[in-house]
Amino acid sequence: MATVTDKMAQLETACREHGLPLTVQRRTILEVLADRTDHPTADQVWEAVQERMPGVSRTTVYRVLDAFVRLRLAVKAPHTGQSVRFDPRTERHHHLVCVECDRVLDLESPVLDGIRLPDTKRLGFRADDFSIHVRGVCADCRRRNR
Amino acid sequence: MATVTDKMAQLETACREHGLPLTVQRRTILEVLADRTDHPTADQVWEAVQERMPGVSRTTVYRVLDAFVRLRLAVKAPHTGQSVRFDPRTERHHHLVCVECDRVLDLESPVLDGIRLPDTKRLGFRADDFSIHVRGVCADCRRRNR
DNA sequence: CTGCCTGCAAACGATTTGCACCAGC
DNA sequence: GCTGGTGCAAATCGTTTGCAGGCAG
Repeated sequence: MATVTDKMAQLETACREHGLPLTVQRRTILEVLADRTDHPTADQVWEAVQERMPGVSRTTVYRVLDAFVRLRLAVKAPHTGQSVRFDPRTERHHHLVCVECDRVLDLESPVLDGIRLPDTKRLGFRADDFSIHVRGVCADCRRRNR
Repeated sequence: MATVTDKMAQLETACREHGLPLTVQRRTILEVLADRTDHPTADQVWEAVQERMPGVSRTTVYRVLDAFVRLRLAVKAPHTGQSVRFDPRTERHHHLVCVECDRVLDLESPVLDGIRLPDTKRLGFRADDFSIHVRGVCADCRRRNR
């Protein structure tokens, strides 16, 4: 699993390759995102960024997160709600999604990683990767339900 | 796979059990949704409903779709964008998601349906069901790319 | 210097809410 | 008739865009 340091190195490389400036905002936003495993929305990232660097605008956070996705430093995580969620982990992994509170937890499983997908070429679809989306109820919600 | 007729029967039963009125709007919206396999947004459902029954308000479509989810006549489908998508299929099935146009296609596979999930109890998570989310590029986008 | 980036404010798209009226049972 | 449903307009939430000035290379 990539560390925050690894991620920063990836950012430097990506910016250099694409001739893009390496701004302090991009550094800070990536530090915040790389640190989290809860698949935050752009607004949640913005809130966390405020603590380290007050004054960064929401707009910048939205734009920078979008740039991270294009540069493959992050991906948009599957969710069932109305705000886009970002995930700094670009390797294959899976998700436990709480249907009550919408929390998204990572699920590690080499067995699931190795699943062979059925052929989708007859549908004309080129499959690049996959992830498993497990629906259920998280520990906190189960406790709260009692 | 449930037919439109099956779905209507489910709606009647669900309304009776919960003591809820069976309105023409609910019938119409369910007819429209049950007919589609493209995981439409609420707005897309509203557009289609307009053709059969002009005058139904967006608000009603949003509220009714929400009710369908509570009554388990539909589910919210995993997606990576910013509008909620609805799926009339409540049985286990999987999705092919185009990263270029956001289209969502159903993927049938008894083999995938039978996958044994790893134990998530040690995380305190109660797993109820799962689906596989395949990322890639659909036939139309591949054609368009050339 | 020059181009891309940032912040601000306004626009936009998706969804929810308050309220008065209407329709199933 | 009573209860919950519907439509409308306004409010709210999440996100994007246009523009003027600022900073990295």
